[in-house]
Amino acid sequence: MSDGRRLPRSFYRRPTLVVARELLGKRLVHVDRGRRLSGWIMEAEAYIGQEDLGCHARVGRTERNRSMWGEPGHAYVYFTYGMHWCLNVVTEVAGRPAAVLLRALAPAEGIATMRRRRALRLRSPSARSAQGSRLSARSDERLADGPAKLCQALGIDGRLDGHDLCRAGARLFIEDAQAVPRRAIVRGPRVGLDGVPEPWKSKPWRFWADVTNRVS
DNA sequence: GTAAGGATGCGCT
DNA sequence: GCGCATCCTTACG
Repeated sequence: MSDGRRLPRSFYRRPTLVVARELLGKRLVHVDRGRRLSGWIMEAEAYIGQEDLGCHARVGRTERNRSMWGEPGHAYVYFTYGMHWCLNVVTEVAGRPAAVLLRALAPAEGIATMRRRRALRLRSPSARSAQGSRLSARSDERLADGPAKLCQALGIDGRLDGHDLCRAGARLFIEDAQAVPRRAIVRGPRVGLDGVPEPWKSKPWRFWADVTNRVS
């Protein structure tokens, strides 16, 4: 087993669907003020090239989506809905805009920090204190189960756009971990592309780890 | 437990 | 100006 080894650039320099599927079970790490915040990747979506009308790159190269055109193994972090950051990892080769959106993590390290960060985002003071002081493992599972939530929990924002995940000393990177068994991986259409024309809207380019054995 | 609607600001036409 | 790769709160059962 190779737990703890940082994924090399060659991992990302492959077809985006392969990278998206193989990212499941890997560990995303943000070293924040010297402390590791991390979680296992549970859900990911592929966005593949200018021809993919669900991909930000469909409009051509712009200041916002510039990172997607760069070398694989870099972060593409964008801002949306007036308040949320989302994290992608760039794939394939420089010059071809393709990336994998990380949509959900199972929290691993730094859970107390994640709780605090997420609680600060909540609107009502009563919800804040209730959520912030809750210690249930059940609610901790949900700390990073959305693309904007995982960025909030790990403290990822636009300052990390373009960050090289493969460079020695990187503060944001992905570590190898035991692969999710093929039969436990589910795929389906990507989320939030209601206005996108077919066939792109229905491409089954979303992958997630099936967790039907969850204790209830 | 699910469903509906508001928040919020930047990128792009 | 419009629309967005979203999340949270409230209401209802």
